[in-house]
Amino acid sequence: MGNINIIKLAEELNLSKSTVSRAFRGGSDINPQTREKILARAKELNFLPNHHASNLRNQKSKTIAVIVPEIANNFFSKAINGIEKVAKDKSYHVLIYLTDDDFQKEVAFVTNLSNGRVDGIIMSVSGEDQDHSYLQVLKRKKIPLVFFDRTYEDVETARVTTNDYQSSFEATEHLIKSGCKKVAYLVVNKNLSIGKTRMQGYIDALKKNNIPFDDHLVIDCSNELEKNKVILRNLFETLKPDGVFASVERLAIASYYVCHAMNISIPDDVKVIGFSSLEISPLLNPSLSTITQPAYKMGERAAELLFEILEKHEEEKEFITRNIVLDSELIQRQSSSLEPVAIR
Amino acid sequence: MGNINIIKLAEELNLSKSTVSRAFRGGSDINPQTREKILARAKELNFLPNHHASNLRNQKSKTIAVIVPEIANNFFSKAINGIEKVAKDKSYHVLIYLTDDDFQKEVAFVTNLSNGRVDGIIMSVSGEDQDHSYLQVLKRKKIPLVFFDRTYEDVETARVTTNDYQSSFEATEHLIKSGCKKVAYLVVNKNLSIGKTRMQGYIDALKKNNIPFDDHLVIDCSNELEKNKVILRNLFETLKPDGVFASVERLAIASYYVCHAMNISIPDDVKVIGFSSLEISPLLNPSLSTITQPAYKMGERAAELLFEILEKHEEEKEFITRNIVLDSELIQRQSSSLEPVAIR
DNA sequence: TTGTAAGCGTTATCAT
DNA sequence: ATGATAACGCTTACAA
Repeated sequence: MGNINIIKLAEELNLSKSTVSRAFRGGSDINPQTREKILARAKELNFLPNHHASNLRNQKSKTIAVIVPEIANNFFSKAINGIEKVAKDKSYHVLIYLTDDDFQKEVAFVTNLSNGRVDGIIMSVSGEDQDHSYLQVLKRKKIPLVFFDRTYEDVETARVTTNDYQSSFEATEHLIKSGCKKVAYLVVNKNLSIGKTRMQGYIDALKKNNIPFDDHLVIDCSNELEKNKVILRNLFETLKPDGVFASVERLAIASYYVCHAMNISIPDDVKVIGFSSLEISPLLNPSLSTITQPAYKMGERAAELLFEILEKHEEEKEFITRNIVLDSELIQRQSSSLEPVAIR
Repeated sequence: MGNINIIKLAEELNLSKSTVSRAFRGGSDINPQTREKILARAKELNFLPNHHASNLRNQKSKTIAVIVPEIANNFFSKAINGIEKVAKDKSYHVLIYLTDDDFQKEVAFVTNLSNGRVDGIIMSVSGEDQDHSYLQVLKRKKIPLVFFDRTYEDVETARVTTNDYQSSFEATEHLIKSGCKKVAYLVVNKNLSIGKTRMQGYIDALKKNNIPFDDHLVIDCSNELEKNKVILRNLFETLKPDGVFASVERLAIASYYVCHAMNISIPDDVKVIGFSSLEISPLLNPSLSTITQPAYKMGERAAELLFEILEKHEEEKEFITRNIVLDSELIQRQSSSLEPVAIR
């Protein structure tokens, strides 16, 4: 099936395959004219050195993996955008894996990636309360790992996060200053470090403002909109909070749906604020107050950090466990406003 | 650096490397007990056969590439979600490439992928009015290509699209029936097949309803929000349309921003409808009427189609140029409503 | 059922 | 500046 390769190209040009190989490696030990001739003919034939052969020979893949819980989500898609940008600049390739928040899939992906397929991994994790020792393989195989946003605290590795505690504290305090006395905290998984950190900010802000912390106001939600609607409807019917702090975007959205359906006015009856990377928060009815993480930037920094590690020599790699912390932005809009809603 | 491989594992177990290899290939020609022993020891050592070596030997990569203009966009991130799902089920890996709507990058990616790195490509294209012959390489190298959503009409290959003409026709007619006499059509690139098809639906709907088509009402926009704001502000100041049909989501959003800023009431002063995959269209102020493409489904179908081709024998591959057309959904909400806006 | 050996396409080392 | 050759780690006829 006449597939071209370096050998055939060499024969055709009456050269040795080493010379042809050199032409592609950009090395200096080749006559520029020979080089041109080879490259010209290669272009005609649409020939490029086989990727797997090079990688096998070189023991590296010029590929990184990104493992995230989901992608149809503004935060993660923007972060991936940032990662891809950096990878593209470095001529690296990016593999995407979605865990669907299933720890088993996370383990399966990582395990599968330890066979030389990738040079490094960027991950936002899924199973806080699980056994994380499966990540040891990566250390043994010298495959660097960078966590972003959702991390395992018991794993020593590089990471890029945001100032979640501080943001949550400020967001909660903002609700209180806007008049809320009974703020519910909505969370998807209390046990994920990110849920814990954000919750602590919430708790401490209450404390500082002399509002007793009430366990019942911490609402454990799901990833499914319909389930969340049921949960939140129940919340608004029984506990009647006057403020809602959504620790992830989808819970702010769910709150909106439920309030609209129940004829509860935001912000007159209940004020809402949430972590969110939604660009159109200003266009919601009412516009949504958000804590916005620098999603693109986080992806970018995570990728830069990974490449920094990859460019080190083998021996130093394991010493890099830097934690880059970026600032989120608290943006106050109508949903948490003290003033009555001004339409438009 | 004591890296394990099939040979060392074989030596350790006093077997030949072929036997060890067989244990991993699931083939039947191996004693189940030997097999177990090998797999057990491999697991202990976290050993998996080297990916590049296998691929080199097998001449395939178990990897597909997805090339899209952008990812921080509901349509594409959902489509990728669908693709990844199918790939995961097939134990395939997914590479992501973002062209940023730059034809040169598209060419570079495809060209680079023709060296055996991937078994197939799924793409949503960027450069309608360019020379598409660069895609010929794929045909020669027998790398199947599936277009989705944005396609090149002059390229013979499999594709997954939606009934754009029909949807656009209906959307435009819906605006007319809601009382619009002067409907602007917002487009990012008139020359992309998708823009042309959608525009034709718009034009024909006007014609059928005896509204003369006015070229000035076809507004060429950009991908950047700020530029679009300027363009649309000018539109609303000068031509004062009473209806706006946004051929892509970001233009509907931009219209909202401008109308809010200019104190133009949607839908009282101007009605808006747009192609959009935004899940929270119902929560916008006012809720946005949309033509919603089955983004996830499109990704899923595109991937299924690609695998169908991959599973064929070499000879048949090129004959598959099927075009799968899925239906979009027209969802009428307040932004195009005849009734005065009911708050909530 | 297991072993032997050739070959997948490249690159780096060592000669020339 | 170019060529010969030995890996890289795996799979699959073919042989035993």
